[in-house]
Amino acid sequence: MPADPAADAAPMPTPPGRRPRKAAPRRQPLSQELIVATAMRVLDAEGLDAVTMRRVAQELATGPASLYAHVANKEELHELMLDRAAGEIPLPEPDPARWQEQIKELAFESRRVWTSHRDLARVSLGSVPTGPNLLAVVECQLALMRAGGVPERVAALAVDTLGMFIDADAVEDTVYTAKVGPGEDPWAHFHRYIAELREYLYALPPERYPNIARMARLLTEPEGDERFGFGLDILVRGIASYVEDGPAGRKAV
Amino acid sequence: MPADPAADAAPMPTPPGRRPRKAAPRRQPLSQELIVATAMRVLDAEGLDAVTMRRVAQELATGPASLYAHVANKEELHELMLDRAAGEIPLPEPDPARWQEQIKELAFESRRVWTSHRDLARVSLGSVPTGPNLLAVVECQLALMRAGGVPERVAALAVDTLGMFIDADAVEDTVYTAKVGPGEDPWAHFHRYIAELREYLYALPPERYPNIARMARLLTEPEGDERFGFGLDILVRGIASYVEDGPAGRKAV
DNA sequence: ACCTGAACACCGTTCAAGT
DNA sequence: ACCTGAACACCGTTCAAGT
Repeated sequence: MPADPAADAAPMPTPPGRRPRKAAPRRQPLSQELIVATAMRVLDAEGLDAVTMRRVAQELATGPASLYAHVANKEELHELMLDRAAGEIPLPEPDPARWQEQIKELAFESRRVWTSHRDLARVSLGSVPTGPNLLAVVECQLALMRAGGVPERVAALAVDTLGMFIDADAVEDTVYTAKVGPGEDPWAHFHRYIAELREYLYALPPERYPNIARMARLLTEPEGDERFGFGLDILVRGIASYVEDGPAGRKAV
Repeated sequence: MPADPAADAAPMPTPPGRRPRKAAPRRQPLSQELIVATAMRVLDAEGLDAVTMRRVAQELATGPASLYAHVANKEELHELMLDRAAGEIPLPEPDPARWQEQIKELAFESRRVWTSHRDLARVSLGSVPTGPNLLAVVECQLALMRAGGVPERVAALAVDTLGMFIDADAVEDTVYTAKVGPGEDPWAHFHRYIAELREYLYALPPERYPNIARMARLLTEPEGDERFGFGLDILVRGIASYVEDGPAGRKAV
């Protein structure tokens, strides 16, 4: 065994000039900012279910009751986390000639950010965007579609549909990777599960489920990116079909 | 106060010929069937969060440990409930000339069944359909699209996208109606919330969110049916655009 | 004003013990 | 085989009390 002086050593007093790692790490007072940042650390390490009031409080070396001075309840904490993540989504300047590509790029970026924070997307599905960063994403989607000549009524509905699609896809992708320990690869479980599922579909009685049995491979094959791109393509095609002859004109696909 | 002999009376022994209401209601032994049926009763009365192992056990006048002989865990119980609900979705015989309408009708029926069981749709979003009734719905979707000449590859991807859309819309619709008591109207809370949301969007700084501020009414106006119909229309249009010239031919919109 | 300990009313799941 | 009581290790939230 290699000598690793840091591993499994008996607890040591804090050397002068260094700060202790976990206990009493708080010169700075409790704040919403600090609470949300800590909650994000727990999320990224262990998934959304681990982000409980008690767990976050423990990470801050205090009791759960202390959090309620800065956050209304667990639901608000989760929504604050979502809005903080939304701040990581890069927003393009609208280019009317490329509005369809820009909508798709924005959707891919949103999905990338959601899936990079474990199963955080679960929060998004059940909540209307009201935080500043989430509203900025919505504002950007609206601006892109308006620049492309999509009627206001259609754009308003399309924001909803696009958001549902992005969130639902991210949930689908991450729900099976959510509950693995901090050490393991979250995607390994996912692939094992897909393989088992395919076996199950193959074993189904073909007289009762002829199409499923025949298409078992196709139904379990496509990895996330392809499925997402396909659905997105359909949605943007559909939205574009409502474009009126207006300022920006149509765009050839 | 009107005389109501049933209310607030002291506990009475069970009259002869009648069965007691809650206590010891079990001549029939515990079974998965009975457990799922009981769980559905709790769901419809109080929402998915109320469907805990302990609550269902209590309803059956036993301890939570007793359920584990018939159901692996809470997750499996929830999925069994979902599959039972899926059995309420009426499945059409494929009529190749009407495949687009039939896909839309099936989607509307699925949504109707999901939303009729409180926030049960939340279970669907995070789980692949494996129960017999859910598989029958998927099989039907595939048969409809194949009858319409949709290529297998597209049909396989479209099942996923359609399912995500239906589930996500049902979740969006029901998440705010989930946690109201058994006596109250679940939709009253929803409408109050929408009104508050609109006020909030109107009050947003217009220089930072010009499109949202201008479209606040449009963004909060459409009730569920319209939004769902719009998204569905876009999706089916997109799917139909992949139809190859085949047995069933194309269909005029 | 901010923070806290302790308590209340819950959870899912396991396990040895019963019938 | 089926069921159970009791226990373990957790939850969110409230509230009176402290500083």
